[in-house]
Amino acid sequence: MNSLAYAILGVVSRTPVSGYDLGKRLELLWAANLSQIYPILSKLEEKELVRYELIEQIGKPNKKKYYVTEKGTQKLRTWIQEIPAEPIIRDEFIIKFYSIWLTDSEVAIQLLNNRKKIYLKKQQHFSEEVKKMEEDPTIDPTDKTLNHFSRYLLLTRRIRIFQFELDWCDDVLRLINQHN
Amino acid sequence: MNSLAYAILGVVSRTPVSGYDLGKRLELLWAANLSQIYPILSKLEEKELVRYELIEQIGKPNKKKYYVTEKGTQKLRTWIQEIPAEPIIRDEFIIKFYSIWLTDSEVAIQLLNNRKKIYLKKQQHFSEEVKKMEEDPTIDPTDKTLNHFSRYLLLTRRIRIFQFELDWCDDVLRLINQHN
DNA sequence: GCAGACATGTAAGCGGTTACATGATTCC
DNA sequence: GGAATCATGTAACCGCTTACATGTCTGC
Repeated sequence: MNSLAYAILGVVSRTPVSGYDLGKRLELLWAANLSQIYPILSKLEEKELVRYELIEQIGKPNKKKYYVTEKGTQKLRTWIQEIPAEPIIRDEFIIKFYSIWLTDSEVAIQLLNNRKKIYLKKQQHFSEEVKKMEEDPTIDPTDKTLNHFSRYLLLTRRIRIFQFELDWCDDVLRLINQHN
Repeated sequence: MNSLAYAILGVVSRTPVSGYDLGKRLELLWAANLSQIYPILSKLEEKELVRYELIEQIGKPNKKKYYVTEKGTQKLRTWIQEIPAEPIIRDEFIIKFYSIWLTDSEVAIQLLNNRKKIYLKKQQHFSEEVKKMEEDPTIDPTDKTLNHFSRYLLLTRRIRIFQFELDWCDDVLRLINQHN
């Protein structure tokens, strides 16, 4: 049982999904490839932490709709109470930025502008997700007892992180362009 | 040549270091274990991107002091100009927080307080590093042409990130403690 | 006609973690 | 007496990425 297995349990606990669906829903929690997700789903099923229902579709390939079992929710519940591993960030940009003194300022400016472009796009994507939640009359993101609450907080958190990154890039660009 | 190899080149380009030293200096760029660093140093040496000098010590084990070669700096310089891979964050806390609705609010509060404690400690550590730079009369972190510039910006960036995390935890704790 | 979404999987290989091995000195 | 620091490495294993395999429908 690794982190990804628990992330999968967390998603499946909210609503039954296919492995393919999981690939998208995990985006907010723990980025993973489908080639990683499918074997883990099989193992979770073996351990009876999830079970699936075969959905036959026309015009589309058949799919497996996964549900959590009571055993699965229980396992997740106890795991949450353990102290989490420390976060790890793998950001190539940081390595490149660290060594910009070896190049001229144009390279730094390009690096920063490229990063801004990426974070702007990501921010837009997550803003749309938030909008969907806010416009859905069946969802109240402020109700602390429901699962929407934490998802809403993580979505808005992401947008804030992206804003942080955009602001930082602007700050550094201003410093670089300053003539002194 | 993976990201870590370039991170190592980036550190060695600033000042000659031992593999053991690298373990600490990489903290700001790309966290790595010594068991990963030593084999990469050997490969970089084989490729003539770095070379080393044996330093015999008394009372301490002997060490290898690594230097970049011209070939190494050149390799790093060209790599910086390529578009960096997108950042990856692996944060177990996020998975746990996502599923707090399965538990009671005390678990969430514990999770957030634990996170605050960790980030406070990290912030203190990096604040000390910044202080060292600011108090060193031989270092001018505002000089854009020198390598201190980018290191200073990455250090202060880190402190800002930790402050962001601390603020976010406080925001969520306030929401949870609100009686409505 | 071709890219992309939908859908599930396997296999090879790379990157990173943990454990093992060795050994002196310093600090509590 | 034990933990931490300094110092270099190897080996096993786990996690993740990339490539491969297969097939239909939709939209450009």
